[in-house]
Amino acid sequence: MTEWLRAIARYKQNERQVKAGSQLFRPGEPCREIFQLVEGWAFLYTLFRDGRRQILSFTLPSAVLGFHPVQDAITTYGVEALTDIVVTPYNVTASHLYERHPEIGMQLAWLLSRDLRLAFDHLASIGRLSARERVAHLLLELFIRQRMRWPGHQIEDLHLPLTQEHIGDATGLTGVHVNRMLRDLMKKGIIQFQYRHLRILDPDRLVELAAVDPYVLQSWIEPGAPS
Amino acid sequence: MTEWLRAIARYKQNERQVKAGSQLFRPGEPCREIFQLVEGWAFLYTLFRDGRRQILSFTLPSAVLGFHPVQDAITTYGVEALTDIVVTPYNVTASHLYERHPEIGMQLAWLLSRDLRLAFDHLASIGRLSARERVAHLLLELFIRQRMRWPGHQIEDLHLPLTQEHIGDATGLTGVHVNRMLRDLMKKGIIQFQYRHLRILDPDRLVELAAVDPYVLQSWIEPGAPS
DNA sequence: CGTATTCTTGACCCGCTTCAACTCAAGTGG
DNA sequence: CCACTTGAGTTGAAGCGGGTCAAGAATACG
Repeated sequence: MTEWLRAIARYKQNERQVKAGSQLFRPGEPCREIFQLVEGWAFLYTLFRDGRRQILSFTLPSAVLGFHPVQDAITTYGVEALTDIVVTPYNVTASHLYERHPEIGMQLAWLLSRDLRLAFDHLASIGRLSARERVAHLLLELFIRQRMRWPGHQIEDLHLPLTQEHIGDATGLTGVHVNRMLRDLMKKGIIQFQYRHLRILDPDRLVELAAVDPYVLQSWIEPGAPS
Repeated sequence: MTEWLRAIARYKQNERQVKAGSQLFRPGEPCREIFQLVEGWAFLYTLFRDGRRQILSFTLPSAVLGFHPVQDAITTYGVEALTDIVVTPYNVTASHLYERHPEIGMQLAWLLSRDLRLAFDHLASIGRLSARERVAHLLLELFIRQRMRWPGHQIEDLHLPLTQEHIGDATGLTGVHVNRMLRDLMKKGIIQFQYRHLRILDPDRLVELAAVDPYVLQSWIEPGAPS
């Protein structure tokens, strides 16, 4: 992993900073660069003509953003910074990076297959779960993914830089209804979510309510990067 | 592409056949092999404890199935054959295939990024579109992807081996409601779908109804494999 | 402080689900 | 050749989950 990062570093141009609420790129723009998220939270989204928005995924540091194999392909989604973020842009095709470092192709495949698995979980959640289950599912997923970044460190307390509108756009619900579901989860003593601060009070019941199968849960817990 | 296929061929074990309706693998099973679909239609799905099913994607020949970077990882989804299918299993990690053929990592990344883009489209459709739009979206996607396999050949007539139940499980609807939407699309003279045979009568209105943006449509039309 | 987001809650409404009955086509075995 | 079965498609009636609209409270921000 560190060797790979060093190889990348030789090719990477200067780091770039994007402020919270700004776009790294917008849907429909041509995309020449690939970015790796170094610091902060971002999310991928698509827009429909009438303004409807769907959040596709939330990304944590180490995620690869904007990989499109076809040169100058049009992006079908955008990336917005949730917090102030730092990204490193680099260019795979032009530099022939992978010819000198053949393992990079596999590393990329690794990261993409991880994103794909998360997208599938998200898909199943939106397609077949009730509003309450979807909200529980998303909170649980974000909580576990975030906690994985500090293994051994048992935080059941987490800063989530999301509005209820974000949660709605991610789960296919309205912000109003997300509010009702959150209040319900809080009233039941399962979570606490105030001032963008999430605390899991009753993990077992949350897992139960989120209708996640044990092996799906396991897949979130797997390491975040190849050895 | 052909060179890559030949390289794979050297490592591939014997082809395997799976009958329509049978499982290539089930959710929750450990997965040692990767499959490439050679012939036929299949679909990926997840199950919930209470029997709810969500279809994650439909796969056409050349798709890679079951890529899990972690050795012996548990699959979180299953693959079922829609028609009789032929697959070639091979084992990436054990054979060190990619060390001798470094381009394979990139090819895999290419295929995965394509699957990811499709999953994102699907996600947005389920999360934010109405029942009518979702059904139109799915039919349009399958139609275009299928037609891409015979470039130049203008078929507006296609064998779709799906029940209305399948369409429901893919779009997050019930089979009953899918029926109502299909009847509606037929009554409007936009499509014809009988005896598992789909014909697009009015492509423009279908695109309009499916609420697909032009650049998303473009992304479906891009070639199905790297040069 | 005043202004702009975000959150919160209630009332009403509609799209989709549920349940159920019936049709239709394709087997299957007597 | 025809009863019997089985799975898919079709349609109607009723109920409910989540959307929509709207107004007010709380919090963040300049």
